Amino acid sequence: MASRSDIIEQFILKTLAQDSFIELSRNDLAKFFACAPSQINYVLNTRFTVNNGYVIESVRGGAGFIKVIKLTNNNDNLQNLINLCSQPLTETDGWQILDNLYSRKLISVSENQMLKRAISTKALNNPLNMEEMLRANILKEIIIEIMKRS
Amino acid sequence: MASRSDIIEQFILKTLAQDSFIELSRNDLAKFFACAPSQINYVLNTRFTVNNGYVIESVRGGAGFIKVIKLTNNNDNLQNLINLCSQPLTETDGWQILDNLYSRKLISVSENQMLKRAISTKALNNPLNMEEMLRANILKEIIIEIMKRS
DNA sequence: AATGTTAAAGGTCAAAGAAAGTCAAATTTA
DNA sequence: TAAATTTGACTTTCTTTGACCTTTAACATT
Repeated sequence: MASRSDIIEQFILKTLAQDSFIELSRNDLAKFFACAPSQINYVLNTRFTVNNGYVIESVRGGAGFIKVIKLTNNNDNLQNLINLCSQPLTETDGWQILDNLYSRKLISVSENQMLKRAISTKALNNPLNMEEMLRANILKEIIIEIMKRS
Repeated sequence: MASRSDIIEQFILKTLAQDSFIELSRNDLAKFFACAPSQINYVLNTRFTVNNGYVIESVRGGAGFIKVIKLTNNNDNLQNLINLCSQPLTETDGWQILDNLYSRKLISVSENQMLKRAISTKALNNPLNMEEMLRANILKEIIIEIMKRS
């Protein structure tokens, strides 16, 4: 049950697996996946963000293209991620950063899942400034994740 | 006499008997049982709770679904810890729970360290109810912990 | 060679569509 | 009558589509 956007994402990830960047033709990709060209933008904007560890560059006009660049540990480092964390982050932002850490093999699958729960809206959504209740909620989510392990 | 909710519960339990999780379409299930879609939520909320050993995850929009996950690692000890987390916990309380999980080999040393930072007073101490800033702070602590790794 | 024109890219944004979530009123059951 | 169930109106999130906008290389004209 994957949406077309999911499939396009997988395609790009697979193509990108080998190299640190790829150049694609938006129109060709759209034709290949039988979708509107703007859906390619949608996929890039929602799944290949800086938080996720990617940068998009593009050139318009004849012979134009879209370049998807993977931010690796070489041209980027954890300090950048730390800096991202100096501003408010939505749940999606936070989860993307965790996915980013996972794709760099800095955290494991289960750590990723656990930490996603730890910073989920569910864990943090509290009426007032109740540090201790927040802590309890976060721990609860972490334990639930542990209980999912077989 | 079994209510329709009971029957839906049985259906899910039966489907779940084989695997540790299932993904279902709320709309399809509702059609199948000739009920309002929200009744599916009712069944899940009343019968597939954490205390009963289940977690629900879901995705909205096109290609959306509801995932029912069996908590395979479900025992009295963990349920007790979960229950402890229904009340406010000091930093010391929280760290003790993490140490507890570590002593039972449920989390690794580095996970323990990372999570202690995640729920530290430093990470959670914030003036107002700012979910996103809290999330950023927690992530920052987690990344700092990762940066300590050699 | 410089300049104007055009077709071929890609970009933006908002509306429509496709799920699932929430909540409270109405109803049924024990 | 109190609790459990059922229903449906309204909301939120994610995806898909299409109309309209901007940029640029290639080509034509002078």
